[in-house]
Amino acid sequence: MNIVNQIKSLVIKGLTDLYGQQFNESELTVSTTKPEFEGDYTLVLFSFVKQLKKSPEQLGKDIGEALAKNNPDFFTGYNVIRGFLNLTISDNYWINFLQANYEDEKFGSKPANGRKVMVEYSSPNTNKPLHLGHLRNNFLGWSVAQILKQNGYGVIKSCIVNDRGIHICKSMIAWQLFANGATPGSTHTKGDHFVGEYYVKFNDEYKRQVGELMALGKTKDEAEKEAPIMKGTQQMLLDWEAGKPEVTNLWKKMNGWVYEGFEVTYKRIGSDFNIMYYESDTYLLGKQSVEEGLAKGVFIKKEDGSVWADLTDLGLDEKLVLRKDGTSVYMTQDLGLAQNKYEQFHYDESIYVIGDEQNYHMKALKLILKKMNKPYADGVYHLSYGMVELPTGRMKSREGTVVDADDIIEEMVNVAKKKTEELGKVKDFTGEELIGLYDTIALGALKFFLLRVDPKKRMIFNPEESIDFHGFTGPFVQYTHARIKSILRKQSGVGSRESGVSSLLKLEKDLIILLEQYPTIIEQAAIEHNPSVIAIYVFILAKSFNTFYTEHSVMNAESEEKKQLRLKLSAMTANVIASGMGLLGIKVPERM
RNA sequence: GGCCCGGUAGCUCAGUGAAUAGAGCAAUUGCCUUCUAAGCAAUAGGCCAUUGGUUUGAAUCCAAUCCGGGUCACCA
Repeated sequence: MNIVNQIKSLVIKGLTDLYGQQFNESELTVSTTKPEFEGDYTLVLFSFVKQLKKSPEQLGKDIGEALAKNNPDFFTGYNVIRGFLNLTISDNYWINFLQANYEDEKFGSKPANGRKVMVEYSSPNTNKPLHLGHLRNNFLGWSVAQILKQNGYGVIKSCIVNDRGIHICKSMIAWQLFANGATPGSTHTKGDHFVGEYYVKFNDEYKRQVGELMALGKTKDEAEKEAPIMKGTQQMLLDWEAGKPEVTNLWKKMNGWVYEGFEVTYKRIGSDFNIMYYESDTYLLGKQSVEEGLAKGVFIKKEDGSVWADLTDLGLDEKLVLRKDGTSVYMTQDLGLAQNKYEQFHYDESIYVIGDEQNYHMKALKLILKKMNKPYADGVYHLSYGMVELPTGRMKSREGTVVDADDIIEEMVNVAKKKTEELGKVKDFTGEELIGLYDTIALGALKFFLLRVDPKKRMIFNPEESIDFHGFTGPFVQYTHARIKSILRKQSGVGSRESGVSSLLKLEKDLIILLEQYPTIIEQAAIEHNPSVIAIYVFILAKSFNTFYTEHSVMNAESEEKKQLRLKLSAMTANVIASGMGLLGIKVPERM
């Protein structure tokens, strides 16, 4: 049991003994004591002042005295200031805690709880390379999956690839028109970038044709409809659906190029999946769900044949689930895919990592599933995240302001390299070790930057400032880890016997108190589906260690016993940092 | 216009019912012959968008208003 719950249960017992009244844990507020007061944890007294008809001061005195008297090994002091009871926990408790956990690399992880969660993330389009927004999605999805695993859930990572549709045909048409048979190989271009270039070429040509038609007197609407390249694209989509071999072959070839490119990026950023879904397989799914919905009276068919879900009773609008020509829309596929996934895995929860522009769509999906009485409807959870914007506003592919994923990683690596060379601490590293270190630091900086902010908030990426390795950053935390490892190396490990110390200095205790909170933190991160909780924690922990480190020497501690204690404290801090960063998908180096 | 999300230091963000609202960056100033200075310490910076309400207690809950964003497609 964590310390807060221990305190709460002792307080509840104390209140019952003193006043014969029962209280619930949720009625108590226990938090760490503010640094300007004496004590470790604080009980807020106001909440039961009324019920017990005593002044806060009197209550605090009574409870404090009872707690100290009944648990002399646990509480070693208390004081009451205004409505707050500040409790001091015995140094022995903290020392024992450290002794019991310092070498547990799994500290904070929970045994399997038998619950199954699917996490769908990444969801790329095969017409252009990944950009900064995709990175936020990938890092979030991977991290949330990892956090849930650590909390005992069975996790299945999935990815739905948007591999068909009009946008893919655009790249294909442009390739036919302009490529002259060029390939990624012949141009030495990464496959996804290669295809992305043709998507851009399509848009340029389309714009040119529209302009030409408008110059001939057409309205904008007419010009957009009549532009030959757009007509060609629409025809191509029909041909694709009809399975015309020359179209499907080109489609396979170009998607293959994109997958080769994605593979490289995924490998580099550490994204992996247990199961891939392709829209080209799933886009026809869901029609059965539509039939089912119609039969159940959840959907309505209009005169033109289109099918709708009426959500107006829930404050939403009517939502189209099938076109009048009987073809699928986005929602049709999502209904089908949800059903499909559930039949395959029988998940308890299905998390969709998707941008917040789809809040409405995902809300509608969940409500429709509920109306259809699907057992998995309640388990649908939209992990909605905000857009990554530039200081100048939204990234727009048309304006070339999109921050490409591979480019930004490359830039980070270069900065990491430059910085590492300037500091000159790892001159003995082999070339391979150096490359590994640059990658660790660069990706650590990038992942930490994108994960440290609450997912649902949109965030601003300022290229000038965001590539920083100081302060609230990944490299700061990594550095602290390397620093500790350096001490441990020089001490050839930590002795396992008890340190024999009976009292703690303030900075030592501060660190242990933080370490004790780690399991609670990862539990909270799992409940909230929010990795930023861990990023913030791990930063505070590293900062706290650095303060301790500059104030007290480990190697030249006042006594051998103190040295043992501090070695354990250092070792446990390193373990928790490595574990927490691991949950964010960030490696920590032994040296940097 | 309806619905949803946000507004906290110059900038980027924590804090969602509790004590005098916190970090990082940027600014100013100290600290490397002692375990890694990618560090530590200090100074300065706030009408928590506005107004009203609930409460012993409000940045946090409620209502209204203002500002910014998203969405309301037979697009995905």
